[in-house]
Amino acid sequence: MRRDIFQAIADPTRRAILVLLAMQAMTPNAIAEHFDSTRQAVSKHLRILKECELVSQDQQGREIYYQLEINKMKEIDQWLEQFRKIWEKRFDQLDVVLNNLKNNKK
Amino acid sequence: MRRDIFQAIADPTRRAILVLLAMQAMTPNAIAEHFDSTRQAVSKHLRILKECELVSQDQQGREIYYQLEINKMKEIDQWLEQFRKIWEKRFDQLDVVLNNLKNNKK
DNA sequence: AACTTGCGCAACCTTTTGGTTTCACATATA
DNA sequence: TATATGTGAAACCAAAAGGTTGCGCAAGTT
Repeated sequence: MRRDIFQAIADPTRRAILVLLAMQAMTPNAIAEHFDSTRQAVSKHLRILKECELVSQDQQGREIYYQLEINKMKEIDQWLEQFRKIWEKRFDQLDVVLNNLKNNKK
Repeated sequence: MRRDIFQAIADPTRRAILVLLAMQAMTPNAIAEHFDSTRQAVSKHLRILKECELVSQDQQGREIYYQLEINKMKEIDQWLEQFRKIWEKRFDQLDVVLNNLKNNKK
């Protein structure tokens, strides 16, 4: 069973859940109200998100509040870093080109 | 057939291909040499990456060079933006706490 | 013209995914 | 205590994913 962050955010419903939880901690029932699928299906998604530590639980009585583990989201950001370097570099190169054009006008 | 960027980067092989192509454009055969699976399997991955425009083709004779479409990678970055706001905010709040601690020492 | 090379595609197969229904089990509430 | 509510887990199912093998075809090479 592959269970990493990238596989977790591959599913659009799970991404939507993460966005919801970014606003505030919520119970499975409350989350499920935002989707067409059953609470059990949402529960499955939550388990996957929990397993890769993108969310955590906070039991209050018989309710369980799920909250976003924002720090884990940074791991995606970290993976992107290697590509960000490239697009920033390309932007710098574009900058050089634009500067040359400007200087040639003088 | 779901075909979006997030589903594309869910597979570890495809992520590795993207990293490879970040260095330089490569042919399917050259890419396949870096993995255990067959060229055809790599070819399938490339088709998926191409379909969601994360890579593009450049035919040179009978060889096809695949290159990274770095701009498309930015879409992941854009999705992360909404979460980045949160972790930056939390960092600011931590900053406030630390400042208060420092001021109380005076 | 024959052969080699680089490639994509189709058929096929096994495993994974994402959903549902059903159930068990706590925790409130009457 | 009986009942309602919030939840996770198991069993099951259809669809999708990811791999392989076996083609066909165009582009070079002999």
